[in-house]
Amino acid sequence: MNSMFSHYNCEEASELNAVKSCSFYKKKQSIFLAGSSPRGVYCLNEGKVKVFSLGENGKEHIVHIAKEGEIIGFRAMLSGDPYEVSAETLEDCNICFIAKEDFLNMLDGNVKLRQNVMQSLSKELNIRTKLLTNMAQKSVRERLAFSLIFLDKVYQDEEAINLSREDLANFIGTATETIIRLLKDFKEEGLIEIHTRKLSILNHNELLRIAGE
Amino acid sequence: MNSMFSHYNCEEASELNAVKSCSFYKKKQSIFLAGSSPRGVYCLNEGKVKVFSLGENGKEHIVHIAKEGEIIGFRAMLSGDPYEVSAETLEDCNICFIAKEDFLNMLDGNVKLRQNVMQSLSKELNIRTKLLTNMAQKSVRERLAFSLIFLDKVYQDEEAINLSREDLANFIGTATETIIRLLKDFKEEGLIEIHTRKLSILNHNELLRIAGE
DNA sequence: CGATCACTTGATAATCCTCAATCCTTGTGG
DNA sequence: CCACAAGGATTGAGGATTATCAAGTGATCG
Repeated sequence: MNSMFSHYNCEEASELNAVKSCSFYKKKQSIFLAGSSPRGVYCLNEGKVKVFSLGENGKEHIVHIAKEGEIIGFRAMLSGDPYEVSAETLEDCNICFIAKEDFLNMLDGNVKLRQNVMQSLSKELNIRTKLLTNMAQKSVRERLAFSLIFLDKVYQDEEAINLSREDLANFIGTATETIIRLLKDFKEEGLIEIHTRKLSILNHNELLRIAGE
Repeated sequence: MNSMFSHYNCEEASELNAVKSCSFYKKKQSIFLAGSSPRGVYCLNEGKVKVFSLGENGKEHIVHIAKEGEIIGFRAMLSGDPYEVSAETLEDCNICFIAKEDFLNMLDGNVKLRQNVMQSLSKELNIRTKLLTNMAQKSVRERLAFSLIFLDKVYQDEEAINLSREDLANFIGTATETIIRLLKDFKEEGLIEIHTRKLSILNHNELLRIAGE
């Protein structure tokens, strides 16, 4: 079901099944809020979720967009601190919950899972660092190109990237109007296609070049 | 010696002593380079170290400034990937090296160390996320105020923050000239004191307010 | 004590934000 | 099924912030 559990054999899988509890979430439903204490982790089976923090002006900054198969919120659970970020569904979702105790028990008894968790943390740290450097050095236009390529992977199973302009702006770290203008530029340059909310990439290589990768 | 090993008892400490090898580094000496493969981790006993990545234009972005007691480079070692960042001393340093094999062995046999490593990763991820949101939403002036407070903690054992204007700019993600102008503003507002390279904070609270914390 | 490097200042231009007005889409209730 | 309301998307104007370039000045180190 999930990359982190993908090595599981039958016995382990049934152990996992015993402790997880799945439920449906509607679009725009909150999963957890920054400041609250983690009681476990969430496995995203279906749908997309945004993970974001709020600047002191109340402006949202989207730190991550999670897709099917990802585990959400285990960073805070491991450190024992309250959540620093909030999570909310972007569409209807199917999400499993695993209680902290159960997850830590599994972690204790399973070397491979432990390695996966550490690798996962390492990988996230890596991506976050990359994004930080991007944010520090690149223009909004470059960041948009980069983000479109990134989002294209997230939405690869769908027909197109499906995000509100505001969410896109909050992901890239700019104003909604700026995003709209730049998307228009990209469209006129023949790089992307726009159908209201839905964006598709026409010229991947050129976007890569603009992103400066 | 180090926060990550601070729980060590006598026996563990001697095990640690057996595998570590210490050496001196001169100012501006490279510790490791992005792209190379990690062969172990580095414990910073004395001095400061900058960890940075390079944008495709070759411009440096300082991701972290490490001080005495920190461990450097274990992210890449755990994930097994090549370094994504480079590390270089900012002043004369005393640094211990622990080979990958030895570190992983210790990790295997020591629950507490494992928890510390995970906590450490979690904490770094947290800080990196915070910085990312700052970078996305705050002006250079706000980021400078934030960074001065951050650096004040890093340099708390010294008389003052001691960084080149360029390093400061590369940490904050802006141009050197911008930093110089803003530092001048802060000085005129009575918030900081400047003695060529050395910066000290005079009005901590006002800087906090400007940083928007 | 000269040369190199860091720092500073000014002028100019590009980028991006904010505000305000308008248009379009979508969902809802009649 | 239609009309209307509400929220999202778009456009334009204007201004603030920040980058870039060029030309100094000052500090440091062999």
